[in-house]
Order: sequence, then C-alpha cells, then structure tokens
Amino acid sequence: MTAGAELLRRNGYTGTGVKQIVQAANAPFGSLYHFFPGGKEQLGEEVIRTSGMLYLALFEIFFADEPDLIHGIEACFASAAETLRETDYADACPIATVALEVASTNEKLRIATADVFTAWIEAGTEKFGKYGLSAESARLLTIALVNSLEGAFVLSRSLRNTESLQVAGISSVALARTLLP
Amino acid sequence: MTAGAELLRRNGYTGTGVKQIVQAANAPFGSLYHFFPGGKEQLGEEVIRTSGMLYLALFEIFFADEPDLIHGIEACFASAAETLRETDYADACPIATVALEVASTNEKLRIATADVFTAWIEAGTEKFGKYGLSAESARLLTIALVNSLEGAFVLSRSLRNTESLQVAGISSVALARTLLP
DNA sequence: GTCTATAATTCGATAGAC
DNA sequence: GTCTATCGAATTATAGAC
Repeated sequence: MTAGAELLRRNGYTGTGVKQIVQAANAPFGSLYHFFPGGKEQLGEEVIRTSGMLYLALFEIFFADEPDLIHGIEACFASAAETLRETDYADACPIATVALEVASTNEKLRIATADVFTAWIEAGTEKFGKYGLSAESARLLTIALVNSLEGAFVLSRSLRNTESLQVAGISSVALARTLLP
Repeated sequence: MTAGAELLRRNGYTGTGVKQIVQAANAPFGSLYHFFPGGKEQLGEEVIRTSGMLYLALFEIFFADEPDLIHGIEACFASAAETLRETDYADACPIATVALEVASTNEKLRIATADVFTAWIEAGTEKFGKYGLSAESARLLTIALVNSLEGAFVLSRSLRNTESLQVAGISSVALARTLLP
C-alpha cells in the first residue's frame, strides 16, 4: 500500500505497473493477488482512499489548537512547498494525478477520488466555521483553498519551483481576510 | 494532432495508445511514424506545445478589447464551466493531466509543459499590467488565476460538477479587487 | 502465504512491399 | 505516403505446486 501510494502519486495509475509496485515494496508477487483479489483496480482504489484520509489528517494537524486561521493557512502552503523541494518535486497531492487520469475512463476509481475530495471539503467547511465564518463562507474558502493548492501543485511539479505555492498562500490568505468577520 | 490532443487531455499520456490515436483520427497507421519519426514522444510534445498555444489564444480573446478586468476574469471561469458541462467533464486543461503524469518520469515532456505554463504566465502578466497593476501584482494575479483554474479543473472532473469553477471565479475576482488601484 | 511459470493481451515501433 | 504483418517487450492476471 505504501509503495503503491508513492508510485501512483508520482507516475499515475496507467503509468505504474503492478510488478513495479511489488518490487518497490520488496513484497512477494504472489501476495498482491492474495491480499488484493481485485487486482490493480482494487489496490488503486484502496490507495486513493487511505492516502486521501492520511492527507486529511495532515490538514487537521495544521489547524488543531491553531487559534489563528491566517497562520494555519500560511503553514499549510509553506509545508507543501517544503515537501515539494525535499522530494525533488515528486510528492504533491497523493490523488490528483490519478484523479485526472481516471476521471473519464474508470468510474470506480473516479468515485474514489470524488469521495476523498468531498471529505476534504466537508472537513474544511466544518473546521473553518469554528473561526466565525458562515457555513457558506467556510465552504467557499475551503474549495478555494483546495483549488489553489491543487493548481499550485501542477505548476510546481512542472516548473520545478515553489513560486506557485507561495502565490497560492498569499491569495488564500487574502481571500480569508475578506471573509473573516 | 487533433485526435491526439483530445485523447491526451482526457486519458493522459500513458493512458493513450498510439493505435488509439490513429484510429480516432481515421488516419493510416503508417502515416504516424512518417510524420512523427520520433514516435509517441514526439507526437506528445507537439500536442502539448500546440494545445498550450491554442489555449493561450483563447485567454487572449477573453481580454481583447475588454476594458473591465473583473468581467474578463468572470467570463474565463464561466466559459470553462460551460465547456466542462458540455463535454461531460472531459475537456478541461489540455496539458494538466500529462503534466502531472510526466513531471517525474519524462524530462522532455515535462519541459514542454513547463514552457507552456511559462508562456501563459508571461502573457497574463503583460496583459494584466495594462489594467494598471504593477508588474509584481500582475504576475501574482496571473499565477493565482492559473492555480485556481487548474485546481478547479481537478475537482470539477472528479466531482462532476462546476461548483469549484464558480468558487475559482469568485476568489479570483476577490483577489483582483484587492490588487486593483 | 508464497513461489514460478505462463497465459492472454496490448504496448510502441519497424520492415518491406506497394 | 500508405499498407499489412509482425517483432520484442511490456502489461495484468492466473494456474498449480509448495
């Protein structure tokens, strides 16, 4: 699962072979179809769902016991930029690459990515509501934040710099200030 | 080229076969390697570069003879949302799917996507400067706009709705208002 | 649970006639 | 320029022994 998650986020679903996964995991090939009788698709779906929940937990950490919404947002994008630099621009969003690949070709995997994004949006909406935002504003800010993060990941990985993530942080903070009471 | 562009933006680079492209184009298979001796990689690179320039031209149209920056931004995102709905959430950004796929695996194609994004950012920076923004503000707004658009495309294709694009329009307009003199 | 061999298909790419 | 046949390697998945 861990090896699969790393390869899928970096090379995508069709760009990753099952043999490549078991080799990276130092796992016996026979075990793959023992634990994942559904094959590559089942492995892919479980990777998407668990990676999505792990990433959500990461988000929760940034705003846990954080009294300041603005500082929480800044920390999010700064941390994302640091991870990109440290991993040579490989480890961005754990599911975006697969999400774009399968959106028009594999309905089961597409739904898995949609469930993850929905969970993120609902969690963010609830969290931001605690900073005094209305339900509508909290949802707007959450989606705008995910938009900026995902888009900045695309630019960052392609251009191999973190300017887009810095801009995403600035623009998200600016939006938060206009929504904050 | 046209068939390749459509398949690559929808299914990605590794997810599209060369036989699939020539079949979709109703083209003779032998012609592919006649016109693209470099094979799939050459075709992919040319598709990325020409699609990127076509998309840039689309952007220029929205702001040509448009005296109001805010209305231009709103029209961009409204048009993107309409295209997504009309194509059953297939035709979003022509190069983002490939960009994420190849960022860590194919340097030649990665550079092609980077050149496209760089051209977009430079064109937007120049265009927005004409509305009275400083060079720094114009570049910030451009990158923020691309961030929001690319991220909203990911969410829109996965969730099969246009809420993320509406939010992207709202947040981009809000940012533009804070930067405008 | 794990191993090896292999089935069945598809992949990108090429050869050589026309 | 186009066509067909095909190559060699890769793909996912399975069979059957251990």
